[in-house]
This record gives sequence, C-alpha cells and structure tokens, in this order.
Amino acid sequence: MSALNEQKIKIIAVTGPTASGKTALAIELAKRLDGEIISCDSMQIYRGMDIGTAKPTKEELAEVPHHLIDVLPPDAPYSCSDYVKGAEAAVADIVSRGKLPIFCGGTGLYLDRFLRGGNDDGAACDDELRKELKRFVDENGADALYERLEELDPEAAATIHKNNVKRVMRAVEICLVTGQKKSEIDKKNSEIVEKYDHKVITLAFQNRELLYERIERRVDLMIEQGLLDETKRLMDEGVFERSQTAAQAIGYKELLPYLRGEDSLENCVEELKKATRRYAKRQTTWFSGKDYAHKVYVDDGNSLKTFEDIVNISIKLF
RNA sequence: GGGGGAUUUCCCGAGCGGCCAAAGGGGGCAGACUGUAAAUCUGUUGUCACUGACUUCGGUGGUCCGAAUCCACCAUCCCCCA
Repeated sequence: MSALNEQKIKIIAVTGPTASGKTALAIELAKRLDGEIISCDSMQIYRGMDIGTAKPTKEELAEVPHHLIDVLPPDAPYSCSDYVKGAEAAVADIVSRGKLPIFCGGTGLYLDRFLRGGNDDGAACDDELRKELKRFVDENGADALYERLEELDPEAAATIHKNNVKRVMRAVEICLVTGQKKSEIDKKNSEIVEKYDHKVITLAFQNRELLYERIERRVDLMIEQGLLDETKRLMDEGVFERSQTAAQAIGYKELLPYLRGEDSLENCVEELKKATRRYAKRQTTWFSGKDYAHKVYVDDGNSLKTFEDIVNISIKLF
C-alpha cells in the first residue's frame, strides 16, 4: 500500500451558524485561492428553494463554480449518506482540474461524516423495514421499540434517550440491516483516520445578539424578496406533502399557516425568526464541540468586523 | 349610580386553607447528536451560604397553629343593569 507516501488531498471548509456570512466568505476565498465551492447544506441541494434557503444568488453562482446546489427536485429524498457520496465525487472532480475544494454550509453532520468517512455499514437502510418499525411503534409504543434496542445493542441504547424515537428507530434499523451492533460500527468508524488535509473555519459570534439581529434582518429581506410567492408555489405543487426532507426546511413550514389563512403574516414571520434563531443556536452548539473547527469571530463583542478583516483572518489560517 | 367577574412566577394558564416556589404550555438558557440533521431529543428556568433557608401569587390590614387559597378596604381591568 502506498497510502503513507500518498499526499492527502487538501480541502478547506467554511461553516458556522445560519446568517453568519459563510457564503460571501467562501466565494472570496475561492477567488483568492483558485477554488471551487462544494455546498454543505441539506436544503440548498433542492431546486426551486432559493430565497428560503438563502442560496447564493445567480450572480454569486456565476462568480465561482458551485457543486451540490440545485441538483435535486424538492420532493426527492436525500440523506447524509447521499451527501458524502456526492461530495467525494465533487472533490475528485475539482482536484482533477487542479482546483481547491472549498466546502461551505451549515449542515454540521454532513461535513462531519464527510471528513471522518468510515465504512458504509453506518449508512445501511431499508425503506420497508422503516415502515415496519413505524408500525411497531404505532402499535406497541415507543418504549417497546426502545426495549428492542436494549436487547439488540445495549451500548447504543445507553447513549440514545428513549424519547428520541427517530434515533431509536435508526439504531434498530442499522442493527437489523447489517447484523452488527450499531455501537460496534460507530466504534470502528471513529478509529478511521481522516482522509483529507483539511482546515475548517467556523464563523462564530462573541455577542449572540448580533447574530440574532442579522437573522431578523435576513428574514425580513427574504419576505421582501418574495419568500411568500416561493412558498406558495411549492405548496401548490404539493412539495410539502410528498417530500420527506424538503418539508423540514425552515422558511416554508412557518409561513404555511398564513398562506392557508389560519394565522397572520406577522405571527408567521415571528415564528420563522424564532425557528431560525433556535437553529443557529443548535449549530453553534454542534460546532463548538468539534475539535477540527477553527473559530473565526465575525464580531468583537460590540460590533461586526469588516468583511476584509474576516477574509484576512481566515486566509492567515492556511 | 347598582350588580357580577377578574388580578398567579418572563408570557399564557392551573391552583381555591397545610402534600405550593406553586401543574401544564410558551418563551429563554444550556446540552446531546457517528449516515432522514433547517430534523430529533434532553436538562434547566424566584434568590441564596442550595438534601436547608429566605422572598413571591395586584396593594394594605385581618382571621387561623397555618393563606396564592378565607374576610375587609383600596387600586386596576372586564361584563351586565342604569
């Protein structure tokens, strides 16, 4: 094996909470470092969901080549494992042309799985089995499924709260499909050496109020830009009934009550801002626990730094 | 002018003499996350010298061993009759 001599592929990534300025920074870095962008966003993958997902504009997309944006219709299912495959292909493609892959996006799990790779066992899935497990829960209750997991894989059960039905189901699914314990697979995967020479920048705020202000401003802007029309179109197309993934997107489900005449626009917009704030908090928590993340603060506690400053601080990390 | 109903912890709202620092929900804060993740879930949320003490349930003053719960007066709001 020549793995030891083989040079690791160099990649960089820009992550951080929503509305922290990832898109602009990644594009600037791509220009200066001769890179191409690989989106790391579970929702920007979908066509027709533009305003609500804060997708880069047409102009921005034209400035630098982007990958994994607008590749699926909004009613298609998509998962972390699909993402890892897509990202690996994109990296190979970019590198073959002598360019630098730059990841950009806030879907922490996707980036994490991509960086840490691992074998395919953890991606095992079975739609029929999922339906069966769902039925089992409906008939016997969530606790019964949890007991099943305790038998199949006590170690995994110990780390998953029994109320977290989605994750209990997933763990049972992995055990049954692979015939192995999920906890064993996890252990194996965590030992795998990272495949890439990566630098991960996490945009962060010292003063969370500044992030929240930005979120509120951006939501207002989205409404001005026509988010209601976009939502209405997706609703009329029946996307939210058919899709498993896109229907989860923040930005649309919060506006549906208004479009159905069930609530005021004001309330729905407030809900949307709230949901976005909470999402940003969850992202912050996620990234703060990752040892590969290099924090770059976009503010000094009182006010935002200039874009130039942020770019320069980021460049120095390489 | 007369009659009735309200006032609870950041918000909504339960409580109607001890088991009440006060259910439940919302919001806030913190956290988890190993392939459906913009999802899902958990913890916490009066103060402190924190297995205890102290201050809270519009205000003041009573009754009682004991009051958010009963009484009186005051304040504010709502409804009905004038």
